[in-house]
Amino acid sequence: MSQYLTGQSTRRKELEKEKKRKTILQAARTVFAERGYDASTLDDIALRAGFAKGTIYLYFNSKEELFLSLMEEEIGRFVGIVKKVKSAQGCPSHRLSSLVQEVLTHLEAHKDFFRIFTPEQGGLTEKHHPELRRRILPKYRRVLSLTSSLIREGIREREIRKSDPLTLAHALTGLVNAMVGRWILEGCRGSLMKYSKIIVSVFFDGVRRSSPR
Amino acid sequence: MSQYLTGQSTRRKELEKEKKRKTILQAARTVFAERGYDASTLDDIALRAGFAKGTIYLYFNSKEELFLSLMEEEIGRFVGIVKKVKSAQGCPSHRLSSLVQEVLTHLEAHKDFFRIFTPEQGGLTEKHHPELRRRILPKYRRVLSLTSSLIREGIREREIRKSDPLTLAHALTGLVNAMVGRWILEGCRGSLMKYSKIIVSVFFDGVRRSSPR
Amino acid sequence: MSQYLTGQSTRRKELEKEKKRKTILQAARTVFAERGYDASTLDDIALRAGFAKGTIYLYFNSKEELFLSLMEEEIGRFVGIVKKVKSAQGCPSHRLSSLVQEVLTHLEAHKDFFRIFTPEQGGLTEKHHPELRRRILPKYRRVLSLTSSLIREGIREREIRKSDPLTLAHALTGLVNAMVGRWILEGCRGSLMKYSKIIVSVFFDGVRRSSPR
Amino acid sequence: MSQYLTGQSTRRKELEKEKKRKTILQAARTVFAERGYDASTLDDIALRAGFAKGTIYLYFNSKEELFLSLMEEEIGRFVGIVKKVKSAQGCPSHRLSSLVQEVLTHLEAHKDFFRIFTPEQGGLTEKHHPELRRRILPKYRRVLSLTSSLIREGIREREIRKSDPLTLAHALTGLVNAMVGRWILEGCRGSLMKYSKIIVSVFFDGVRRSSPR
DNA sequence: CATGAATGAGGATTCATTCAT
DNA sequence: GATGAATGAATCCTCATTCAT
Repeated sequence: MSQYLTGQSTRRKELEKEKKRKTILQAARTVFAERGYDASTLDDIALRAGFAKGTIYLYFNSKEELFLSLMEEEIGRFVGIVKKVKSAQGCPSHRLSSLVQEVLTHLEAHKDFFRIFTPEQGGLTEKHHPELRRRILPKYRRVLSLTSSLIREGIREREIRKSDPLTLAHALTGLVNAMVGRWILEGCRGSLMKYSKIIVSVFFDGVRRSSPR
Repeated sequence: MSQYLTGQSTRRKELEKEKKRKTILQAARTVFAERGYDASTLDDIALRAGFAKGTIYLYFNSKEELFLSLMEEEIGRFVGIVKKVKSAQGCPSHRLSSLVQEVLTHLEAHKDFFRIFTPEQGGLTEKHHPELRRRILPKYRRVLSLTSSLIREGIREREIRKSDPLTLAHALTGLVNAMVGRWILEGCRGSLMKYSKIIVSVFFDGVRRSSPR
Repeated sequence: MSQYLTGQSTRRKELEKEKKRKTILQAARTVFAERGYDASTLDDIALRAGFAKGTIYLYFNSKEELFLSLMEEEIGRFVGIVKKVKSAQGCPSHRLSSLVQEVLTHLEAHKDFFRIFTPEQGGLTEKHHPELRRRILPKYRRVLSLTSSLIREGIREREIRKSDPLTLAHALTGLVNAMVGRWILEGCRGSLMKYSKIIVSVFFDGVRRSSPR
Repeated sequence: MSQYLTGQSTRRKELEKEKKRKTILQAARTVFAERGYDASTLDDIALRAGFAKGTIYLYFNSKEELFLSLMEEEIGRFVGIVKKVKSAQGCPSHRLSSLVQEVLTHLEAHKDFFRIFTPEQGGLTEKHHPELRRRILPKYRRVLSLTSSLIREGIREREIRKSDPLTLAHALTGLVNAMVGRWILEGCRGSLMKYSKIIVSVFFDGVRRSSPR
């Protein structure tokens, strides 16, 4: 048992452990998305993950922690997307269009998770799950904050009219969510991407018929 | 004694009963809004209504029926608002502005209920509550459908550019929801009405800075 | 308001009351027979009787009392039948045959009640309804006791072999119950009376093939 | 470690599980027998079995399933008895006598269960427990059917007079039940076996006094 | 580490009984 | 007397969490 070997095996074990954690998170994602937080059971999750119920507790302290880890990961992906787009090349409005497309691409691939993306939609209420909300909201706000700073760039570069950037970030998010909601409501027919154009055009130019000249 | 009196007392009883039904519905509204469907208990509702648990069952057959009645009533109010605005005077875009204001006014007064207004937000999933969803979705669609027909008027009268009216109805709804969501997220500071202008202006004209002359 | 008139109206009221009592008992009979003691609800009984639930308590102190009154009445009919047959003319074995026929006639007309005729069949157990059992069993025994005294006559008159009359009464009752049970099990096809002959012949002569000479 | 050991431990676990299942069934038998189906609670059963309430559900899906499993097992014992006796040596009437004795022996050892042996006695009604009845009746019929085929043998061998065998099977069963019922009614004094002779003699030869020579 | 049996608090629902009208 | 609304104890079943193996 040289230190070297021990080190290696420790390393392998850690990787192994990380892999199992991911397996459980993936199972949890599916189940939570299907049933919402309260209606999801650890039995369901364990079954889908292919582990025993007790095993989940080796990786997560409670149902709440599991959900929280999941939300952190999920929202983290959005943070990643916004950050990537923000640091890309091009003018702010172009990058905002890219953001819409990237987000739609992501949501299409993870549509099950959409319904629990926001704290509200996850069915988490202030009264019943205050702790969960307290820990998720900041992450959620971070996405909006990053988006708003991209909008702020647009304002600075005179592509977007002067207005509270955070408010506009909420507006853009609202348009995206509305389209995704509609797409799901109508059975996910076609690609979600088809809504990209209308989102961007309504956001930038509104719905008013441009007066004929 | 006399038929007259009997009639009166029957009448009074019915009113009494209707009043109690309303009391229960109001309690249910608060509790469901606070905790979502699954996490709400009939104990909570009964306690808040000031009745014994069993009493609820004299007015509603089950938790599901109670929730459904509530949703019917709530969504019915939105239907009422849209219908009223639709039949009002004025050009379509003006009436759409009014719609936004009316809806904001309503939501400000019923903010607790906002989070369970849509089936998604109510935490009702296809897997876990298919029946509830099946019965609520049509009502929800009705609101969007009515809104879209107002938008269609705007298109016909060349105030709104040619585009799928239902899609635009979803877009407008998304903007409203986003602003209400933000307002709640930030602690309901100030009047919700302050968002009316930004919703309408983004919806009609977008966020693009009008090119300087 | 002469005393006379008062007396008359008191009398009428009593008759009225007795009639309502009967109505309730009849409804109870049907419901108890259909569902057994525990599964029968006062709601069911009230509904069938056409009275309000509370009204039942004006005539019977409790569900238990109601059931007890019913059983008393029902078993009383059997007592009546046995007494009538006992005091009829004819030799004991002939009267026992008549008893079988009378009982079958009665059960055919009251087949719903058969399944709760005996304390066992009514689902009343020593542990769960000791009081009910304590009060019903003596009445039930009375029927058997009366039957056994008819059998005793038969023994005295040398029509029936010397044997414990009560045991033979149980045996006869067992044969009758078995045939009624079979009749019900097979859907009450045909008249119950068709089993009269086999009951009597097995009871008196057994099933052995008489050795040919 | 080794497959062998794993196999062994799996085996042991299964045995363990089977044993606990039996424990629960035994507790259920006692409780159901004491109180009937409806009045028995899972709390009672769990308490008597020495498990927590929830544990019962690891072994049986519902109260209904538990009761059904119990009835299957119990009626299965009767089927076993009849089959064993049927295939024994000796003439049919001798085997029928043995059957009576075996059944009495069994019932004496399981007297608690007697009162819920038949669907009627279990307090299961068509209206209130149609599903339970539907699943138990066939098993109950099987016992009678097997008995009747033994009687048919007796007829074929001219020991029993020509008569519908199923009817005679019901008759024999009725005699047995009557005697057991009496024994229980009188407090289970003495051995149930003492009734064996009278059952057999009434069944074969009836109660008529053989004419003096 | 992994398991899954066991736990028991908690929730929807029913129903005998009471009581104000 | 008659009513039926109200009560709340009781019951079946679920599920997050623990722990012995």
